Amino acid sequence: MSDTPAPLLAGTLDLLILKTLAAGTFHGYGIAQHIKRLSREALRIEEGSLYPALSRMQVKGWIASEWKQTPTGREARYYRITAAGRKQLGQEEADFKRSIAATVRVLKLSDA
Amino acid sequence: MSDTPAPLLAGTLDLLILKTLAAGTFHGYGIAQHIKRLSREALRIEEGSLYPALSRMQVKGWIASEWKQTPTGREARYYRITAAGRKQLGQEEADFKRSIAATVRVLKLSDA
DNA sequence: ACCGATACCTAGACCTGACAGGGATAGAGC
DNA sequence: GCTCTATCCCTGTCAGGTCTAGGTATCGGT
Repeated sequence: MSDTPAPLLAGTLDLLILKTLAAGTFHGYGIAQHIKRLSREALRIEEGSLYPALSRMQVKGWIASEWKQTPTGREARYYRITAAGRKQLGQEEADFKRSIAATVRVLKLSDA
Repeated sequence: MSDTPAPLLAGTLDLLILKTLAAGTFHGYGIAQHIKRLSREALRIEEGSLYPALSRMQVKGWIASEWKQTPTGREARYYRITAAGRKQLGQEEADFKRSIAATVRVLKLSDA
């Protein structure tokens, strides 16, 4: 009963995308597949969340894109992370870790 | 430089409130103080977020409230968790743990 | 000929939390 | 007596982010 995808923690989509792109270039669909695979199907990125997010992030200068051919010969928009994106990634990753640490701490101490 | 309150992870407010009330009855202001204290000032619950959340949760039947006197003789609305609230808490806590585990996993594997 | 997977995108609804206020009382310090 | 901080409650409005639900198109396999 536990193969239902866990809901994506709101606010972590940008982080997951940046982290993925820090490891290589992907097209949108590929990013979603990659995250799904690494999380063992636990996280599913909806396309209706993904593409608006990619668009936002491009406007902010964190990522850049260009059309290229996939290995199968189809056109797809490939994204890569920028220097500003890497900086942002560092920031968000640190914030995320602090936030979950603090939250987990509250949950734990409330048990006592 | 790290005493700036970390942003609250979206979606965790209900969870934090339920967990707090599972440990005892509190009034709204007290809930905020409690979470702030347990998190060592890392999490701050804004009143403009807290009271609407309490209202929502009461409508959903997860918590109940009544006016009582504080130890200092002032009137305050005290909240307690209901049976449905405990059930909800179990669900949300499990979801939360699964989500962060999956997210952390993606972050870690992307480093390799 | 069809269907599932690949690939892109938008519109609208929805929920949540933050900001910015407003109000009132108690206690401590001057 | 006065002021300031802390305690306590609440609402309106807004921005932000995600999901649902659609639409478009190509490709490979049956």
